[in-house]
Amino acid sequence: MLPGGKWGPILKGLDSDKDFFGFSSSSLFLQHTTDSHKHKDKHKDREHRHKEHKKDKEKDREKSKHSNSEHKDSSEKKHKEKEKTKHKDGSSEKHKDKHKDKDKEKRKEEKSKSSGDVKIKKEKENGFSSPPRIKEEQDDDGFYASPKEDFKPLKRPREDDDVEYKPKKIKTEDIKKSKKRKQEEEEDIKVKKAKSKDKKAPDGDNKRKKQKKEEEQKWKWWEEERYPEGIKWKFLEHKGPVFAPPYEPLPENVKFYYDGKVMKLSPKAEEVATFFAKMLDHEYTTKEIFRKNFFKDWRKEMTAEEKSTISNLSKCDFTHMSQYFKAQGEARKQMSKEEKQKIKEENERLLKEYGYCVMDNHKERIANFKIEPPGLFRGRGNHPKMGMLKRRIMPEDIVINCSKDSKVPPPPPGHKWKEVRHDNKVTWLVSWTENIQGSIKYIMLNPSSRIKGEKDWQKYETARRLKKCVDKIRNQYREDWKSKEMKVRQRAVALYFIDKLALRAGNEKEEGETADTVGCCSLRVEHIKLHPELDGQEYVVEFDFLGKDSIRYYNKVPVEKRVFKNLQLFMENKQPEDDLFDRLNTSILNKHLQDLMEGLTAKVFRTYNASITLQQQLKELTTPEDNIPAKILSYNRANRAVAILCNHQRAPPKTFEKSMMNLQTKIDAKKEQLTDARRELKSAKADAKVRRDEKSKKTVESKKKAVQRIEEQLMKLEVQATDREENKQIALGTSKLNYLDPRISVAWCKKWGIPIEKIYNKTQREKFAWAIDMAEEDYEF
DNA sequence: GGTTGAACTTAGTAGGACCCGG
DNA sequence: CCGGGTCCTACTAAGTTCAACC
Repeated sequence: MLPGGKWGPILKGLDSDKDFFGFSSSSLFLQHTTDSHKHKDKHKDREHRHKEHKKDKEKDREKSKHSNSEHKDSSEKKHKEKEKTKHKDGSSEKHKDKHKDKDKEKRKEEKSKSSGDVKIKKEKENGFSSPPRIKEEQDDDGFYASPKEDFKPLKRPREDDDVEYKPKKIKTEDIKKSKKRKQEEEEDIKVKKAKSKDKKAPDGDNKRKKQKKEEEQKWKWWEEERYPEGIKWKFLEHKGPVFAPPYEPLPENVKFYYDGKVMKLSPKAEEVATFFAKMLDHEYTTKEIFRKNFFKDWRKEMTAEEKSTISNLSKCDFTHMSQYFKAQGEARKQMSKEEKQKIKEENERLLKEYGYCVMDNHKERIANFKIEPPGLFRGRGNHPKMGMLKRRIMPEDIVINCSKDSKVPPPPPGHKWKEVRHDNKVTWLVSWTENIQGSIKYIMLNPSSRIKGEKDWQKYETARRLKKCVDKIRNQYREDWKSKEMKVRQRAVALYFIDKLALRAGNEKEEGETADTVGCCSLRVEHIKLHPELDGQEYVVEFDFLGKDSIRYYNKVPVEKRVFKNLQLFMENKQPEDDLFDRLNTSILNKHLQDLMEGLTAKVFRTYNASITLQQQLKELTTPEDNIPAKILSYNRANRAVAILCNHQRAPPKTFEKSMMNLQTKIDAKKEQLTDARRELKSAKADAKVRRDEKSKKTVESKKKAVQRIEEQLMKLEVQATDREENKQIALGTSKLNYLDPRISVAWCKKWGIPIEKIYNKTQREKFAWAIDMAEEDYEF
């Protein structure tokens, strides 16, 4: 039991009288998010009122930027002004310089690294041996994905080699497979067979390859010893990234008009123009910031003449271009099966060639082997940089990471990599610096890979360790509410929110660089309202802010009196745009958490509370007598409780209303059918009573069965309707993928005889293979 | 303690793949 | 077999964390 016993549905069932969010449990699934979405737009208007606000220290540092402190109505203007000043003072140059510096640093760092620690040995280490020799394969240049390119078969299929790499250890483990394991394999084979059916029938050679591949996929890395801290791999070889296809100029007959007159654009300017044209009917292109950013970046790509002519975006007419792209899209849809098949095959070829790497004797799937193509940046929410040109990434921007004794992927002909490094302290294969935020982007492995899976597993283990000491921590922070030190009090209240409401940590963000969103530590006074009494409840805090991805968090939460009083204290003498926790940031908070438990950080609470809620809810909601669909509904509801807790939202599907109506029609029809069937049963019964012969008895039986069948069908439909309605704007996927210990779900499936496929699709099963393999029905989070 | 950058996880969405009833 | 709808995947933005440096 928990101290205070006021932990809401995180720890209570749905039937508890007073739930977490302050409304009756029956409405738990709907209300929270429905409300949020309703107000989303309104909120967006408000969102930037305090955009320009910064902490005092920051103000001092950047006074020039903050000469204005007006709110709402002038925020647009402010943006413009800021952009102007930025450009005047040559911010783009600064930007470049910044990058240069970064590059230098990187190189420096790399030097020190490579001189010191990274020694890749060929001898056996940790049960692995590096491949003695790298196989020779013909490379096509791979600079871009061209469908025209000839298909060059690999000299030797990779699978063959991979099997050779396989350490003996694994083979022996394969022999002592459990029954369950075998079942799973059969599953896998089934799936594969089904798949290969729609494609070409595999020839004998292919089949053999497939089998070997399967063996490879069965690799149970979770039964092997882990690497020592910090070392991520011993051997890494890959083929480098796939670049975006080069720009293909528009046909002559597709015109661009400026000020009513046809104008032929230079290829560079034209390319950027097409990015805009493709988005023409998106509302983005009507937004002032978007247009301004776009136009500024577009002009940079123009020739001198173009620049002098094109001075006003409003005089640009992209409609012809836009029509052309729409027509092309149509044409693509109308393509024949053969053509579509061809494209599909080409994609598969690309995947086969570039989509995998070899890491420590195993072939592993890469998550994103394609370089992000150029385009216009689309930030989420009210992003100050929306519309900026995301430039094309060239080989010269690319850093390759692989082992020293691997075959380094060759750059496209006529090009060079920016750098090749051999850093086995990191997991990425390829990286480049993106030009919008100046941040680094990476190519990394798929979630099904050892390196990701291990980390994922570890994450849940940390959360389980938190379970053991969470009571202690909760007691601790309740004590801290009374502390004499302001900092400690703020820390304790913030932690309470993070724990109770599963808020994110909330790092500070550089203002003007991103949308104005907050998390716990960055909450501002304006984001909460205190109600000493609301709707019959005492000490209610009303939260209203935009979180990650500009998703609105709206919630009214009754809190303990001490918390309430503390909040009042924190808000004293502050402006709405001041930080609520002015003595706190994520680094202070996490340092404290680290002292409470090794490896504890703010986000562990989210994982912990999500997983424990799922487990709890599954226990509460699963009815043993229920059939499978009903049990799955229960699962979804448990999942939904977590999604609500974590505020995982989605836009209601565009077709929602319609499909809901369709479903209702079906239900109504089914109901009628049921009435009819019942009537028929009744008359059959009456008939049987009179006649008392075999035939009429049989009729009764069959009618009974019919009624039963229809009842079941109706049930199913109704379950479906409920499920869908409750799910309207809640996204289950995020929590399922990132917060819920998969072993809880696996155990639940085993306990109730639910096929795992009903809960996890193929990709998810691959990601959670470790959990599916190891969790038994008695698993406790 | 603050700042910054690198690395890695978490997030929603667009659009194509797929599926199912008529 | 077709059209409407759902599901899934790819994509990439937006967070968190940690370590280095000051």
